[in-house]
Amino acid sequence: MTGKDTYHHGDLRRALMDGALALVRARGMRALSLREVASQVGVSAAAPYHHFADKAALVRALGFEALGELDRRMAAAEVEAADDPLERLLAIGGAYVRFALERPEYAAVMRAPEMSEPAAADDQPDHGESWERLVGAVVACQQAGVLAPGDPMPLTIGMWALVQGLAELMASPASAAGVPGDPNAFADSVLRAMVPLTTYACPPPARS
Amino acid sequence: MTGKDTYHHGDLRRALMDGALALVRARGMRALSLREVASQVGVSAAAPYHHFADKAALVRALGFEALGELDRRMAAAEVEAADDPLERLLAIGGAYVRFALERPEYAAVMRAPEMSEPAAADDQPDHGESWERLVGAVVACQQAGVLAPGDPMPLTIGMWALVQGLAELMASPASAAGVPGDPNAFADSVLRAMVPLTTYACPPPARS
DNA sequence: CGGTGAATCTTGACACCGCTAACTTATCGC
DNA sequence: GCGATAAGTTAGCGGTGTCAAGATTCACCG
Repeated sequence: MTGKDTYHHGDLRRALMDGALALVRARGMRALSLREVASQVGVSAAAPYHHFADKAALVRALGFEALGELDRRMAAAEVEAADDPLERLLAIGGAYVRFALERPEYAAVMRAPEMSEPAAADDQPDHGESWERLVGAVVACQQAGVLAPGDPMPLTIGMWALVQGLAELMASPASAAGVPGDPNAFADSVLRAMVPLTTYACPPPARS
Repeated sequence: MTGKDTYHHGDLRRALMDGALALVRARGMRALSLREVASQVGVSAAAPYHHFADKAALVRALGFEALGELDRRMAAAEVEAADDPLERLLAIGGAYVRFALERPEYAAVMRAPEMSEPAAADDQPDHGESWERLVGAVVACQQAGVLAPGDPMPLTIGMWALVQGLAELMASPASAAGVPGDPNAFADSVLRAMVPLTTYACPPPARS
């Protein structure tokens, strides 16, 4: 589906998405312009409309791609983490923050206003599988007695909001001044400080 | 300073800001256009440039206004809360979430990309006094033994990120489906679930 | 192998946008 | 009253999203 419609250019759709990502990374979301992306790719200004309904559709496609990649990284971090529920939850949160810092263009595109508008009939509807993964990790912590029992939803929402807000804070140059040396270690320390550590004892992060 | 420069129109600066807020509230930040605001206020398209250097300056003025109002509400919530450090911290966080839900146009304008760009020589530089207030509330909790001692910065950043992300989550129509009846009660439950409620606390390594 | 149909890209144009320059008008200080 | 100056105007430039219509190229079938 929409994966291999490449005739003249090779793969214009992909090239446009890559060009848009590069532009967002270099000059921010506000400087994203269809015309500039098109001309940089070597194509006329109207060509993108054969692959995307409008500019918002491009942004949405990038946003869903970002969500997919995010979930991939969360899954990898989960299985790589130590065999401990809280450790896995922290690893998932850390993966989010790391992703947002490493690929700010994806982070920007994920929280673009186009992603929160009632025109998401294109691809996946909601936050994708990352959400289910987080819920699972929270429930595992509850079952292990490491997080307070009860409805996992408030905890999960809080966790999601925490990493989302944390990533945004650390990415913004205004607040980046307060972020010391290693962003990974910093994010980990914030996460650990925030999670209710009921029966937990604090081994070293075990990740880099 | 910039307060009462009103000759012809009455108070164009204020009218432009109000018009912009109304437009953002009605059709989102992406639909904010200087020309439309100007025409709706009843002046020509070039008039705003006698009050704002450019569109970004308008957005920044609105953003700083939002930060001011936010701090006002946080202060009110703090003094109204019970005489308990944790209760006050929760009240501050709840005020943030309530503000973002009640005035989404202010919330949108606070997190506009214009606020995170190196051109903030107009008004206040950073997050304003709200930040100091949060730090104070966190430190008070630590001194009362209600939050883990140590560097208050990770905790404060986490708290800020939590309410910021929570407000954004609850405001987005995609996730609003999962938010039950009373948003206030919901936000409070999330906050309470997330904050380390006990004095346990692993002595945090705090930082690297 | 030729030709038809559809997918792809181009040109050209429209309306809108941010922004500037030059001019006109109203207000204030003296 | 009378400059000086702030506040507003019109006209216009370059850029942007988007559409319609024509040209081009590929896929495929007879």
